[in-house]
Amino acid sequence: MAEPLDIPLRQLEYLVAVADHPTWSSAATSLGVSASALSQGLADLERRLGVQLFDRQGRRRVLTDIADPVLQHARTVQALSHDLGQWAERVNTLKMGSIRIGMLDVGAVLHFPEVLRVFRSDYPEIGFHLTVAPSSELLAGLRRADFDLIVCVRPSEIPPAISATPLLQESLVIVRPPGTESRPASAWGPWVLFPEGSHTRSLIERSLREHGARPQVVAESHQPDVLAQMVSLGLGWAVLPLAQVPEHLDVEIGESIVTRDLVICQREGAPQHPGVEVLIERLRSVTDVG
Amino acid sequence: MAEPLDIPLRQLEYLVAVADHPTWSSAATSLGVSASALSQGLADLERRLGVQLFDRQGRRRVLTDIADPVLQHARTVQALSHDLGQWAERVNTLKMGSIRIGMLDVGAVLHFPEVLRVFRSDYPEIGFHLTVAPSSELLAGLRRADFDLIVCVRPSEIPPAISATPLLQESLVIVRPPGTESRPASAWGPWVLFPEGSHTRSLIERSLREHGARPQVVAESHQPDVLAQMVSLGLGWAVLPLAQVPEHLDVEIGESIVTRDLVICQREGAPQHPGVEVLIERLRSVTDVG
DNA sequence: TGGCTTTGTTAAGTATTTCTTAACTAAAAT
DNA sequence: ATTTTAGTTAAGAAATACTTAACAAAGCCA
Repeated sequence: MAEPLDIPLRQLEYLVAVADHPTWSSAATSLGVSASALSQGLADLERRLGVQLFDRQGRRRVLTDIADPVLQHARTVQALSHDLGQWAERVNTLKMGSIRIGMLDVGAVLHFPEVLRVFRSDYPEIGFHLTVAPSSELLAGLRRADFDLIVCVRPSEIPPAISATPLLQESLVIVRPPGTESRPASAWGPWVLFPEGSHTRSLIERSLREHGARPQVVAESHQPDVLAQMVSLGLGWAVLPLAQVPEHLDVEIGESIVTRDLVICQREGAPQHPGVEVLIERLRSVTDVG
Repeated sequence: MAEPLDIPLRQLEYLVAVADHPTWSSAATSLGVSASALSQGLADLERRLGVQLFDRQGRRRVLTDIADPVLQHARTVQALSHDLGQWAERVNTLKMGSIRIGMLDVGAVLHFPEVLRVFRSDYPEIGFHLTVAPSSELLAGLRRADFDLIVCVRPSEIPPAISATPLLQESLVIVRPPGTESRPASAWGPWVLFPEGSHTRSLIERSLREHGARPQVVAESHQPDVLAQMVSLGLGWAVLPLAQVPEHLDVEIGESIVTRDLVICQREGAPQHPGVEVLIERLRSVTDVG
């Protein structure tokens, strides 16, 4: 029988801080405590768990592989605490607080601009902050409680304590430089794609490989319009949502080779801003109609 | 900017304890602390959140409605902490620990007895404990970290920090006393059903109402075989999974009027016993085949 | 009504935990 | 070799959380 195992929240914060900072000293100052406190706290955490969380590399300390579940736990608990704090603040000030939304570019400019605009005018007293960024950044931010809600591409692995509900499917088409003819997949490319690490990028690469194309990449950008521009300049081929290829641009549209799912992600098990539910409802109603 | 809001884990434990005990004193003794400590701790919690968590009813104190999100948060964090403790214990003892499974009766005796038996013989070194209980109890237990994994009827509301993945569908048929003829729904019954509060019961009641039957209930039991027995004795009609009506029993089988989903539920965002994943895999493979 | 018990709070002191400062070790940098 | 940087250890100070004890007030039982 392991008794409760009471780990101070503070020590979990320490762990997250050292994971997010290059050095323990900087982590300590970012927390506003002495390096000594940090050291002692983490030593104590290690002792309590009885698991080796840190290795030495020279005089630097790094997290062991086995520490990862603990780090995940720490992040989860920290995000939950943050949400509770927000909830409390909302409840006792009776002000509506604010909600922070993260969206993929297509979400903000293509699918849901009207929803966002109407929501703001319907609930002007709710503070509102929209961040547009790539899916991976959004997910990390959601996990850190930087956002209350995000719309992103469905990740292959959903992070712990995050829920994802489907919103819509997008198909991505091949975009070729002007004057290019259809040809066998082995002669496709070279490519201008989303950057390495982007989730859509890996979807595209997998699909290209399945079609027998060698994905030789000559340029990268997170911005679809930039990619389309490069294609029209003859720099290479792209794979983009059709709606994100500017109409006036001189390019050839090819076949659709990938579909990606846009999803709504939230933190699970946390008290929510009531406005978030309303917004989700509205986002989903858009895709029911379309 | 609300800064971190550091709430001691202990105070969350206090909150859960008073929610689960009739009186604060009994909660205090169950925690092994003085009533004074509990009182001070909860007063401090209330002060920190700035939200009124307790009302007075005579000399008794009761949770306010608004306290519920805090209670949910507390339960979530407590379950996560427990899981971390289990994980740590597994890691440093290198023993496989044990996994605690909860299942609905049909799961344990009808759909998955073979999976459970083979799993035990494949992994004899993993401690194994199976509890058979109604869905609502299983869900509450899962939330309290009494179980690592449960198989139950899909609840209408999934509790916070719990994930549910579908496993199979069961259809429930009307079971009539011997010699009863088919008749209009308004003349159905009276009924012997699962107890009030059971999730399957509410599914059944809803369906009966939709069919135009008045659900007059004359007997209740959690045990399907008991219900079937009562039907054969002419006490009333039942609605049961066909497979749970003993074959030798003298009853009439009617139409299927309800389907219920069996799901696997787990706590989200917690370090897991590796055996749990294996077991889930096997449970799902059974239903793929069947 | 008047005691008596039970429930919960408050006060004061004690114990525990967690911080800070300061002295120290060891790896990198100059 | 000297200095700088990263992290640890030691000792005392500060903050937290607990205990006991005294208290208030609601329910109980004549």
